[in-house]
Amino acid sequence: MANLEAAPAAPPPSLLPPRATADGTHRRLLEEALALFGQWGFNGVSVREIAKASGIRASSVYGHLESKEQLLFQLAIVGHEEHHDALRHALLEAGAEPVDQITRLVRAHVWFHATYPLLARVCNRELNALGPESQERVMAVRHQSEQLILDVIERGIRLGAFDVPQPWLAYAAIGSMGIRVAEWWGQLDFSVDAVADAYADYAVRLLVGNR
Amino acid sequence: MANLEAAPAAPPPSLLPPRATADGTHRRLLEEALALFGQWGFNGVSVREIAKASGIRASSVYGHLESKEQLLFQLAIVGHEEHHDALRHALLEAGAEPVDQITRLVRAHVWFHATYPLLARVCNRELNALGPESQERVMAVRHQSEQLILDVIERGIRLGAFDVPQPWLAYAAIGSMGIRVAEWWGQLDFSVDAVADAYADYAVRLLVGNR
DNA sequence: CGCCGGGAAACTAACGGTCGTTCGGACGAT
DNA sequence: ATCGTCCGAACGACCGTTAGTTTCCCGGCG
Repeated sequence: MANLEAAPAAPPPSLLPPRATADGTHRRLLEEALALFGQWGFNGVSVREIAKASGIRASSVYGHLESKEQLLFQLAIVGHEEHHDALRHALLEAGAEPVDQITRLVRAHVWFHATYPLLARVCNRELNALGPESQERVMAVRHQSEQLILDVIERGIRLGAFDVPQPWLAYAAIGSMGIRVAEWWGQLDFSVDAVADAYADYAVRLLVGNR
Repeated sequence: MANLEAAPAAPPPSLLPPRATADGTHRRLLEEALALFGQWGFNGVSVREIAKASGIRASSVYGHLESKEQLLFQLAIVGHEEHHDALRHALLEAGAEPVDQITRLVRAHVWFHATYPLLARVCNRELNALGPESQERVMAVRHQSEQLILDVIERGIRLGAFDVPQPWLAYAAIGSMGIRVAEWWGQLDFSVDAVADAYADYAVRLLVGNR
């Protein structure tokens, strides 16, 4: 089932999805900040380092942004929205069959974490460096994505297609598999499709059980 | 299969496993550092904050430790060794049956991440704040644990008990489920046994397939 | 064409504060 | 008297951010 058109497009050369509309120096700052935050964490990187990587001085950063935290916030929002959209579009192309729905959801979930691993890492570990209101804005998107997956699982159980006693635990397990892809991606050379196919299969096995 | 003796013991009140032999102020420092690192990350916490939480001044920390990084190193080593021992003992009590082996491994894996979630978090996100040689010492333990699980999966495939084409991907998926428990533990009130049982079941389903 | 004003974007310098760590001395128990 | 522990003070480096200035391009006008 490794088709060529299910995922939005071929892997882009950029660390950021096309959704990030910033251009010029602003874009450059976002990309370099992402690379550095992804490796060293938000608090492990200084504004001066981000600026140097972008070819400007630290003070010039503030002509494009209000603060270092805003840099993280923009990355987190872009990442979460891209992920949420990927899930929504996956569901849109699925039929009414729970197995098909979960297969496409997991494939999209894995696709995101393998295509934008640095962005996914930042989204998953640096959120509590955000102020409370920024954090809530991001978490709102996150909860929507969670609900998308949870709804499919619960409906599948109701229809008798899935057989798990605790839907949320199954959601957590399936979500975890994909999230962690962003941590090891690049160290081994699987293709996105190979991992997406395998994990979608795992998810179905997990939900359907040995019958 | 929620028995009372498979896991090493009842959940301890401490954030650190009994394996951490440090006592007095040293122990206090380790525990407070763990609590702070677990929430804010290594670079998000200052030595002065750790000292204040431990009831001493920053300068007094250096009568017990050589550096802030050593604090992280000791936590990382203790965490990885506790995890590795949990896996080894789980295998020791398992029979030759791959399903039994993977069940006990996953239960131990989940037990660790649910019992010491802060320690697990630090072990999983802060490792690259370590110097190269400290990092290698920790990764050596980590690779042993990985091999423990991978061996069981590969043997299970060879014996025909498991049916997965790429053992490493199955390992990554199963490992991920457990690791992420440390991230959400405490927000919902599952018992350790409930999660361990569910995830062990998921792992078996994932490996055995729908036959 | 040369000249000018304006605005964006970069620069240097510096602010107050915090960082990890060191030093020398004081205290209390052995 | 010695040792382990803690303290206050301080070190140099670096932090995020601001202020003021320079550079440069570009459109309008003589």
